[in-house]
Amino acid sequence: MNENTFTKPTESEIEILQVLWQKKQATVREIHNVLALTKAVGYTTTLKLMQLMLAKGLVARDPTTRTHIYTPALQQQHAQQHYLQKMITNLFSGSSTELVLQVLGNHKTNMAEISKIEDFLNSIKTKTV
Amino acid sequence: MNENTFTKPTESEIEILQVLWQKKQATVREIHNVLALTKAVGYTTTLKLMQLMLAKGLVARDPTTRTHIYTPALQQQHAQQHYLQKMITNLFSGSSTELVLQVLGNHKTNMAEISKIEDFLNSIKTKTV
DNA sequence: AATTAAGTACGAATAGTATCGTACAATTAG
DNA sequence: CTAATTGTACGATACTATTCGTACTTAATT
Repeated sequence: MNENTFTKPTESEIEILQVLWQKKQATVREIHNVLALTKAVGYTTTLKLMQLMLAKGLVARDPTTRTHIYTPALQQQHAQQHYLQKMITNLFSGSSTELVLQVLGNHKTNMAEISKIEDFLNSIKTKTV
Repeated sequence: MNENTFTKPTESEIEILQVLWQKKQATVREIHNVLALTKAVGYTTTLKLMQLMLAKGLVARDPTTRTHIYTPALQQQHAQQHYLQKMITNLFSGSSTELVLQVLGNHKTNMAEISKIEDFLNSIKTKTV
């Protein structure tokens, strides 16, 4: 009930949330169609998962129309922070810098993106100083 | 059997691997003692998990001594890459830069660490050019 | 030598997650 | 108006992960 009580989404649930975060809102059918692009899954499976997510408070829905419209009830940023923290602790021995270096090393980062990161680092510097 | 065939560790298994990565090698008892610091779990539970991990090829062990000595059979970096990739895809809409900015924004990063990251960015730049 | 302690092996119970069939309701097409 | 289509609800099942009790073995203690 409490929004602060973070109910950890499962992996399947995150896939669904991912679609909702992008579309802002969607029907079961729309979400199912997206999921079906990358994996074989039945429509009622997606439906059931979303009903469970509703019970957990991970999504909300408008049931006034026949075809219910779902919206995410968990902010993407909250989920990001939760899993990042867990990842840093369990996989990077607690070092967020190690994680950053690993990401930068494994992904092609273009000039514009590098600049963004540099700008951000500079803004941290001035704050710290 | 093949080292390239990445058997995805479960969450509990990652906790165990985390200890092994740090200690390089450890007995079941040693690992159990570390886990017991943060959660209530029986000794045979840890033992069983590690036996399953052995079967999956996630750890190796020297059974010549009575008290078996376990070593990680999965490189920390491989696990890091796998989960980072998944996280970028599912939680950051595919943007590794977004992830980096989020991490930097949520964790206090000191001067030395900022410098490390800047150095790395510079090394990328020269490569790209 | 007998008892206790510390270890491995492993079956089985439990819990958590995902999957789907079937029933039923409402809307749409003919 | 009747069929077919599209939707929700939800029980049952399968699958995966976790947990631990019990049996057995070996080493250490007395």
